[in-house]
Amino acid sequence: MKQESQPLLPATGNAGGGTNRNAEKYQRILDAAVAVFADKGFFNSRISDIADRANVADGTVYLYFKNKEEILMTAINTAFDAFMRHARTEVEKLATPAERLRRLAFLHLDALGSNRNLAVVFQMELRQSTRFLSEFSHHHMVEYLSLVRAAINEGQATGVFRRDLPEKIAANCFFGALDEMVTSWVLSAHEYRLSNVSDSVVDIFLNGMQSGGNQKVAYTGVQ
Amino acid sequence: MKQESQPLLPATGNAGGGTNRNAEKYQRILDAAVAVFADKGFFNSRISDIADRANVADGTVYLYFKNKEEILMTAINTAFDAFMRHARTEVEKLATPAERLRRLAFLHLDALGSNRNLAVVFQMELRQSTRFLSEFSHHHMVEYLSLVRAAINEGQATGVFRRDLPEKIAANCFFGALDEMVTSWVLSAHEYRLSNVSDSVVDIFLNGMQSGGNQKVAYTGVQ
DNA sequence: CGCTGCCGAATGAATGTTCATTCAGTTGTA
DNA sequence: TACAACTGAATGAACATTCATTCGGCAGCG
Repeated sequence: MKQESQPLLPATGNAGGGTNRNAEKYQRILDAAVAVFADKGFFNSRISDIADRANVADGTVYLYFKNKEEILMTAINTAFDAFMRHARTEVEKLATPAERLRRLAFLHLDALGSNRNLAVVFQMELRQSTRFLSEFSHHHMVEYLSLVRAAINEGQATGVFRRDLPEKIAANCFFGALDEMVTSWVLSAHEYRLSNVSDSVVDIFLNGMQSGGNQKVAYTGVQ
Repeated sequence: MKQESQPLLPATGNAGGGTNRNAEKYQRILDAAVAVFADKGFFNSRISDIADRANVADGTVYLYFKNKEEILMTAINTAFDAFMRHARTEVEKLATPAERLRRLAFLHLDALGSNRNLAVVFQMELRQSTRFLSEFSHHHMVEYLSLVRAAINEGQATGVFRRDLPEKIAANCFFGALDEMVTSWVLSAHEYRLSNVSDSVVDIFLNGMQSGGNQKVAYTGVQ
């Protein structure tokens, strides 16, 4: 019996069903599900796997969730909402676009880097079948990207960022680079702190790889 | 009945079974499978969907492929091998690391940009469950990334690229940015030529977003 | 306090469905 | 006729979901 629980999945209080149930059990099932999904993939996960891992009977799962898909949805939504709330608050505190991007990068990598199971689910399971989940996760995506785009936009407006590149493309590059760091970390056998690579990524994004340019922009080593 | 076939999936000649069969039918099944996988996702695709789309009987599929997973594997392997062969040849022709990266980026986006179904399969289906496919697709990944890393490495060795950033991280950023452009394109409702954004991505990667640096490195507008 | 009866959360065996896969039979060809 | 390719209905396994039953706890009562 391993420790399943980790941050990022705050108990929402009561279950989805209707009646109020045991909040601890609800959370236990959710955590177990994330662990099982991370391990075997959504479609290869059995409700009985989840129930076993949560130490409840199969039927009990249905007292808390409508079905398998709802469990995944709930896990993703809960985690994502918590992240976005946090990210917004943090970003508002900062004055310059560069600082904001730096902070976002750190928060992104730190959030997923602190919960490998959740990271696996986000990196792997979230991007299945074009229709179902992706329509849905696309909303999240857009919401997050708009934070990035806002920062880039502001930087372009004030002239600290180049204006000759489409903000959307730049934002996608930024996100894509971070996302790939997570994937790489998830698939890696090595143990390293994911958030440690955040500065390198931001650095490349802001300054590029080419020598002789405006290397080494001073940055306030946020957290 | 839509046009299924596109480039990138050269007929390997004969089927997996053993006896030699109709190569055209083999290809038809493969293309149909990619289309169905792209549409509904691997796990939601039925063999009968594939058979229907290929205009063959369910059983016929098994004359050409061992099972559903083998179809996916074959599609991915075939496409990937063709891409890698092409990419290697092209990259060898070029002298500087920057040119090589630029070319790789173009080829990457062009290959997936010319076959949306295949792109969907690569972006969505390929990254499922940590175990099965990803172990396998990780090999491909590494193979491709090593091309990128070689270019970056050389650039660092000759001093045209910064040496203060880990080559592996830089390569991941490069790949991640491109990868995200594909995902974004796949999910986008708009019709645009994916390979057109290749220059912007490479530009950010080489020169960064920050103003006042070494903007606008001349590049030979390859293809 | 001890007993009874009730409540509803929890259980897990039973159900029904959904396919992947097979194979007996058909078609087409040499 | 012999053989290969093909067909698609039949098979059976795998699972999601249901629901009749269990059982721990507690309110009410004597």
